[in-house]
Amino acid sequence: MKEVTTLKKISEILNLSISTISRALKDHPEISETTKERVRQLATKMEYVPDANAIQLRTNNSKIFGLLVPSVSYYFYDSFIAAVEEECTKNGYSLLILQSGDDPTTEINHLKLCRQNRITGLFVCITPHTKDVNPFLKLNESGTPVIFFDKVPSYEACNKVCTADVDAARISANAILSKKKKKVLALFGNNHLSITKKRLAAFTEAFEKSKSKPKLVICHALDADEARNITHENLSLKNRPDTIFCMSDEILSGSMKAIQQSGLKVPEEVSVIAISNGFIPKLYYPEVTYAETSGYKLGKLAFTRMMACLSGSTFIQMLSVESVLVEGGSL
Amino acid sequence: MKEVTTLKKISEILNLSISTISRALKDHPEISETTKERVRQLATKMEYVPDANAIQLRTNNSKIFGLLVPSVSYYFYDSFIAAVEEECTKNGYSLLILQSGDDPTTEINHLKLCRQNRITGLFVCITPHTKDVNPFLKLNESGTPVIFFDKVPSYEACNKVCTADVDAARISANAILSKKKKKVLALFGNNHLSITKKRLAAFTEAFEKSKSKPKLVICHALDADEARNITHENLSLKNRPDTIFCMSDEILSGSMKAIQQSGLKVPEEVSVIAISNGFIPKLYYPEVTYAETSGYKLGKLAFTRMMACLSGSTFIQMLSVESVLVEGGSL
DNA sequence: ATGAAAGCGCTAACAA
DNA sequence: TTGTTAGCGCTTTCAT
Repeated sequence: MKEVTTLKKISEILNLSISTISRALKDHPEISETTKERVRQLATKMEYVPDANAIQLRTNNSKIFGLLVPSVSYYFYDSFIAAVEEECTKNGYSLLILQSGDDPTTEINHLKLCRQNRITGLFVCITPHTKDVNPFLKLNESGTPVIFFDKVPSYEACNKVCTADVDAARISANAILSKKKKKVLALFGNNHLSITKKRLAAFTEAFEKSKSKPKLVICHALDADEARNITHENLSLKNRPDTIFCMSDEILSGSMKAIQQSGLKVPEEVSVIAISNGFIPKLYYPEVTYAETSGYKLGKLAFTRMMACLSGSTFIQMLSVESVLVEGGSL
Repeated sequence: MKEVTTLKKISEILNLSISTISRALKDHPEISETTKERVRQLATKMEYVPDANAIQLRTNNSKIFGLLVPSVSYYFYDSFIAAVEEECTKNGYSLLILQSGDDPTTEINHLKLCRQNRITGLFVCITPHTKDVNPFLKLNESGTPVIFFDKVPSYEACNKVCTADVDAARISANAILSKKKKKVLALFGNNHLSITKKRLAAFTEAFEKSKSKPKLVICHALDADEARNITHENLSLKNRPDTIFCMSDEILSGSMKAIQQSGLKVPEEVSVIAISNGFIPKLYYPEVTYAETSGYKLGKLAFTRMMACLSGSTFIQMLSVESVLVEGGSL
């Protein structure tokens, strides 16, 4: 059934040794031009494709990266993946993509799968419930670079690339402060996550530093529905907020539903600003103003870091892509 | 640097042959329980992980599927991918994900990459510009099942799984017709794509069959912005449409912007209905009513078909997931 | 119950 | 310029 062309088959037809075929195909200088040509022609005709498994086995060089995310279909990761995949293709690598589903057991199984496939390096966004990052650190120490991205462990000595949480939160806060708002509803996510803590701290700090002090109401929502409910309640108050800040796309999507439901005019009656990857904010009219945390850019950065590690850079560091304010018209 | 545990290393330490180790680890009946236990213990301690490449080389069974899409970060594909990846994990397979970027050259390169990796089977959504599907058909004939999904070639004798385009369009049309609307603006995509043709044909056919005949305005938009402009123009007319149909998520996202801009009340002043994967419609208030074409369900179906092919089912067919109407409140 | 040996497809050092 | 050989890690047939 499955008949594939191998060097051996070509060599038998051409009455040459396997190594000659191998060399001819890699344009080795010691092979005569005539032989090369004959080999190339037949190889093309027989649709020869080298066996990546055999090459890996022989050379111990796999040309495959692993990528472990909670889910591929989630606001941010898809653009991260797109960026990494682009770079992989550009650099002759393949990508083994695995979803943890936010389950630490699956995560560890997937890690094993990566090891089985003898991947060259691993990009990983750990789940919020991952307690033990040692298996990842071990892999890194044993010579397979591990780049943590987005949700990274607090452990110092590892490669981390993150969105500029502090920057993005500060930019958002300052954008609000510059507009002389009276009352701000700030919606944050799960308070156990470091990303929430960082954004919250930077956001409140900016408010405290400022001279003008709008009233600030801080709430936490675990998902879009909760964000929607909280927004709905607040917009129903007699002194409703004139500005809503959402720390993530998920929260923004919930909050926007409540805003649309309220019938209030954006930005005349209520302003909106978010931290986002950019896709969700552009779905509304007016487009939502946001501090960008680009998954795509982060993916490019992660790849660059990976290549540096492979070239021997052992300098371990925390890198981040800077955030910029993208004006939409909602503030 | 990269030190990995192999059967050989274990065998040397235990003073046993490699084959004994191999057998012990697979719980072969002819190995004594004591030996098995010793081997298992050491293997665990040394973190032995079998080399997938060596196994593939030896057994000619790779346990890797290829997945080729235009882009991972696009409305529909991410959920398809999520479904396929879930099933892969459940069944002990890995997934090699590749993006064509809608470029046929990249597509062909990626196909080669899949062959290099000796994948077990391939899921592929061809680009709109793919003229020659022969390389895929050849792969299929040579024993590696190829499942086309979503954008499938018109060629008959191959495995295809699709969303129920005709169903979804008919369901949408009938939902509109049952509401006694007066004037419908129907927005379709690129008219060169078979998906557009199918949906358009089924949609108009349903209208023609019906007794009540609302005025029907059909437009084509190549992207979200164009959909937005067309919607904007139509809503500015003196006799504006009371209903807008969008054949895809991309078109819906553009159209919704214009609707929000108009300030018209949904569904009181203007109704909306779309064909969608479900994510975008749920971002608005009220949620948009849509005929579901689920990427996730399609992924599950594609995987089932793949497994059937691997079990020897050579019965080649076109499968599709049925569409259902999901009521949002916008109609 | 265990071992020896061949071989999957490929590369590379060494020979000729 | 080309061929021979060994070996990457593993499975499996055939001994013992």
